[in-house]
Amino acid sequence: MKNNSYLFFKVLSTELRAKIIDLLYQKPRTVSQITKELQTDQSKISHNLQKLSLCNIVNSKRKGKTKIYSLNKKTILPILDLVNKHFCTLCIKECKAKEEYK
Amino acid sequence: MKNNSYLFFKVLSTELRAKIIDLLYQKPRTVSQITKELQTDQSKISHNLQKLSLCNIVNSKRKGKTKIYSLNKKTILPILDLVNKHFCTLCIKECKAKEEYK
DNA sequence: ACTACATATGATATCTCTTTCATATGAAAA
DNA sequence: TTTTCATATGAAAGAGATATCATATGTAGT
Repeated sequence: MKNNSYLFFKVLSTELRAKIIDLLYQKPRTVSQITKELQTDQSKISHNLQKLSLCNIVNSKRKGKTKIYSLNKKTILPILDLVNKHFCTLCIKECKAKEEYK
Repeated sequence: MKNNSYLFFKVLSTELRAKIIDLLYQKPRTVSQITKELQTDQSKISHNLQKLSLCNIVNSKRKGKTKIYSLNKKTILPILDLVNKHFCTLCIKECKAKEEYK
């Protein structure tokens, strides 16, 4: 695995950030929109957006008082597609099954 | 992001497991071979192999006293290729740069 | 310049994952 | 069937990440 790509995976590895990515996949949103839709608090969202941002998974631009975050689709979509369409259905089913069985 | 695919990323998200994957990418290996090559202890390797195994990232078969682990290439290679060849070089460079700058 | 709203940031508490240590299980050989 | 080597596993310790809370910064309107 190339040098530090595990860092990239780490950023993709929490439920909250997955949910944020899902929202931004639909359309760009402001911090407060995301906060409201995920029914959590603003600071948490900002912290997590920053991590996504550091790995270029999301982009942002100011618009007045707000800041609009969008998914860097060119970067992230191929990998999500691959994971979602191909092995992951199978793979995670297994995962879950085994975990539940535990 | 599909249901629980973030769990899959989580398993790929540590340096040690990345190193294990690298070794198994070259060729299948026993637990003690991996342990020796990574100069760490056996229990740690076993624990981590188990996680990789739960997500079908690696397979294993007994051979006498030993157990040979191999990379489930069909499952994992496409995603690694994608990450390594395309955006990740760029992406992680950025990551690192920003982290170091901090 | 002051106020209000939106977002970011730093410090610490909390939580989760990984490592460690001791021990158990499994397999082969004597 | 006992001994030895290889691997697995459970519990507790340790490390690392995330959430929370308080506060700072940024922007616009007045």
